Amino acid sequence: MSNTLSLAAHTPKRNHLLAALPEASLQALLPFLESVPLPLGMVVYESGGTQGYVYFPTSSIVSLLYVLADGASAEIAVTGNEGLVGIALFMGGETTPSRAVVQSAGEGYRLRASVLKKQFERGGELQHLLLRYTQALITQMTQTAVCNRHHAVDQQLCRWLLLSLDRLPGSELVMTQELIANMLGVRREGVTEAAGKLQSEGLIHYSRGHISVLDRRRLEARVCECYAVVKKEYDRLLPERATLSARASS
Amino acid sequence: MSNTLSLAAHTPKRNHLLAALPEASLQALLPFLESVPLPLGMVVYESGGTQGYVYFPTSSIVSLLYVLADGASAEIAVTGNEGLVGIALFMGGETTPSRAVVQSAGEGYRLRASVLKKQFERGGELQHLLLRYTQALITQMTQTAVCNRHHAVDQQLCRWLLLSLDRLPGSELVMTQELIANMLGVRREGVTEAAGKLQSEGLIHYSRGHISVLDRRRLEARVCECYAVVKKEYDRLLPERATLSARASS
DNA sequence: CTATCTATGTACGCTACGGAACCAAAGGGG
DNA sequence: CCCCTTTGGTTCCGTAGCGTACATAGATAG
Repeated sequence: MSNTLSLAAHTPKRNHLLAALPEASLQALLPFLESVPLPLGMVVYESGGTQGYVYFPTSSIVSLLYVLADGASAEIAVTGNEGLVGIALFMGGETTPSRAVVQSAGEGYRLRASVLKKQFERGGELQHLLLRYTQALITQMTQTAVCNRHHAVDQQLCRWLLLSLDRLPGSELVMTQELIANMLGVRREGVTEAAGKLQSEGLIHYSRGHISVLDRRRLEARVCECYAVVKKEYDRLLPERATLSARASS
Repeated sequence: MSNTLSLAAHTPKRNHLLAALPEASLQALLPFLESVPLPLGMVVYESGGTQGYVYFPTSSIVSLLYVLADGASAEIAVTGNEGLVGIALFMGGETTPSRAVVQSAGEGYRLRASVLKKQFERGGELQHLLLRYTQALITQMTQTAVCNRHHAVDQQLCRWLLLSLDRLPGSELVMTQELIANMLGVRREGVTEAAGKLQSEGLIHYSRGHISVLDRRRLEARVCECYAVVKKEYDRLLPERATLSARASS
């Protein structure tokens, strides 16, 4: 199999977690990895539901969100090609009280729960990698909690844009303000206002469901500290990912 | 060794995680468990610091909190005799960007990081238990994020009181409103107002750093759904704990 | 090329909470 | 027993974000 990462070809190695596996571990999983499309809005897991597969996004983004009894919702974390959806499987709980929804359409791979569990139980590098990933995810979740408590909507929007951007190629997001509002757990009008500010400052441009980041630098200057904390933890815990990203963008 | 859990004696089994271990695993750890006092305000871990020990609280509560650059803070999760402080150790990250502070003075056991890591690497029930605990903790963190986003201070106070109460014997907390405000990440005045409401409704009584819960039922009726979600996950993932708690309160 | 839908803009009043300042009472140490 | 610290109560004002309602303008289908 080729080792070159063509941007066009859909290969498991486009998921950084899979790419970071030792060759032997990856070979053990390869026969069971199924390429799957992940269309916008697809509910990958329902809250409390049984999880038959874990998903490794390659060109898509999956949001973990919690939906309250009254219908209000809040994003807990976001997963893209740096990670996997379904940690509850190897953590031993099988399910979680949150929902996983495709937030940006694309591709991914899925793997039967039983296969991953078996490999995980063997310990070794695969287990270590998944646990480090889980810790990075935990950091994202906790930082979301802090950000929800203390930061204003426009800063949260910056954080959200940057986190999403880090998980996609290019600098455009296909995403309505309504959906962003659901993720951030705020009113759509709040997002409109915040996005309006960012646009008038020349940081982004948007129109009917398409958002382009024009000036990433200044976006990073405007975001709250939460973004950097999360990014730093991902880079620290999953150094392979940082290397891959650097390679991809060069 | 005796199987009776005297309330007076300080034994490792007063920590539910330790108590839930198979006898063989516990025996392997026992020689390394050191009883330690955990005084109010003690910083068990500093953000980003190296963690030489993991802590198993028995009669104390330890809060995980994140402190922002501007000094504002927010509690991420709370750990008592149902768990342990220091998951980053076996998750592989060694440290986390959050701080662990003793929120309610008491006792606990500590264990050298290296000892726990070695036992964890062996896999088996100890590993499964710790991972299930971690998943429960994750649920607490995510629910905190959601609660921060959507619920009013008085509901959050109810949640906080109940979570704390579940981790302590009796129905009294030694805790100033100022400290609670730090944990919830709100102003002290906000806590005063919320606590005032609860007191005038006859749910709690407080005076100068002592809070007694007078009517737990009604407190549970007044709390937001977040409390139940978290409690249910802990009971589901750590059934041993539920059994122990029931035994203790009978 | 029009009808319609969907995404976005705007405006108004309302409330919860933040910031700041200050007071009052409880309790502990000298 | 008294001062002083700690804890909690109260007030005033500013504002971010909510709920609601409604207006416009790209997109899309026919």
